[in-house]
Amino acid sequence: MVIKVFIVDDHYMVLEGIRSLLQNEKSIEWMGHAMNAASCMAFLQQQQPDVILMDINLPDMSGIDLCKEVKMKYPSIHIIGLSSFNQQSFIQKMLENGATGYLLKNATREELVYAIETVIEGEIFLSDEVELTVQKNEDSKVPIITRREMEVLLLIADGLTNNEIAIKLFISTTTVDTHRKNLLAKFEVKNTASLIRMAAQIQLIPYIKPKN
Amino acid sequence: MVIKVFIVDDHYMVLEGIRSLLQNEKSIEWMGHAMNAASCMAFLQQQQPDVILMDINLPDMSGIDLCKEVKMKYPSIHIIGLSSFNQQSFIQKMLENGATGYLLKNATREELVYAIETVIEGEIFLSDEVELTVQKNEDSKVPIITRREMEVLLLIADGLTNNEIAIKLFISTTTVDTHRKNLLAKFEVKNTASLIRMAAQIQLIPYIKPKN
DNA sequence: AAAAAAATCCTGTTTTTAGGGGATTGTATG
DNA sequence: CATACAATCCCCTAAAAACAGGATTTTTTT
Repeated sequence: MVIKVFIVDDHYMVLEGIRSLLQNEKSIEWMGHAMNAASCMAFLQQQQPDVILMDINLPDMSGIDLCKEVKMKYPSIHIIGLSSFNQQSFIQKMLENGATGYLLKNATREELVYAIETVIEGEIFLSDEVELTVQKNEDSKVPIITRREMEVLLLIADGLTNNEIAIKLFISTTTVDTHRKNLLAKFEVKNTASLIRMAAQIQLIPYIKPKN
Repeated sequence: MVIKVFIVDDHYMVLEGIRSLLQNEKSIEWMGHAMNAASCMAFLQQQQPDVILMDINLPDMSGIDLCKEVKMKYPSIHIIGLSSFNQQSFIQKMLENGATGYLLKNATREELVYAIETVIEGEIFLSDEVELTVQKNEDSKVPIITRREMEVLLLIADGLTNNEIAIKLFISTTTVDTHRKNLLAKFEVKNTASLIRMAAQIQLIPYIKPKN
């Protein structure tokens, strides 16, 4: 039985690399690729692969969200997250959204092939490095914050004061203050600086250009 | 004349992709690759390529620093920065350190070949997207901060108060406050939240695990 | 329907930052 | 050798955030 594989990644070099690595694998069939979430979904309407290798950074949507969407519509497809970042936050979210594998971009051909074969068996594949990260941080999960707390966090990151945030959200300043306190507690930090640093590092805060 | 090219990148998939893309180019010779800064320097002691494609994220040293080092010892080698990030801060630092090209990992074969040919001519190559970024932000350079300001910035990011920083650096609290004010001014922001966000995003603040 | 979680609001106090002014001493660099 | 820049220090005021300890009302989830 040949395993049909589809790749979603917006980097030509990586696409080309994976194709080259899988070229001589007789048990694996390269079905094609997509360079963004939209064309991935379009492709899936026509045909379904057994395994999708999915980059977590895509131009139109995060691979994390795309993973959820694909799994919702096509639960039988196995998804392997693909990233250069060995970060707890990414790995965790990807697995929560239905991925059963997580591969770093420095994976060797052997790892790549083994990963595909493993998820097809219904098992979970994490590369060694990734596994280490997950184990090490097993009890230090990414904080679970509510929708409202997220809104407040983003506005804090934008440099707004509690008062300004209150006006923007049509709530009282004291409410904003409460959300802020809860954020500090959940992140286990004691001031805004640490809060924003952590949030930025686990990619909770979207990138904005320095100024233009 | 054949152009000798060497690649420094720690991702197999990217290495393999570039090799595959350059395979049929008769005018380009693949000399080999290194997966970290140390083995790159070791290789250069034996032989020198005409062009190095250099990832800016390496395990042992940043490509930005490696670029400087290579250019110092081997000024005639042309260096093209390689990254998935189209970020002013990276591009700027890479060019400051002697690179004459900057390529995104979503570059096509044509772009890749053209980039190599361009830098060999002694000209600067930036992919279109990158060029746009540079132009757009031409006046909003990455702030130039002093050594001491950097120290203070990192301690602020670590969650220390002015007072705690003062004790740690054996200086007065008012001095720390002055540095802090200067940081806010240089980043053109009005509070710590924005400061840390910007600093984290232009990679001034090193990544630390959420906690372990 | 009950319990849990989220969102809202309050009153205080203390600590820390931000904003406005300075000023002095080195150390580079033109 | 002047002058720019970095690093150090000071005062004062106002604003904002952190800390403590509540409470009520919606939503969700069980």
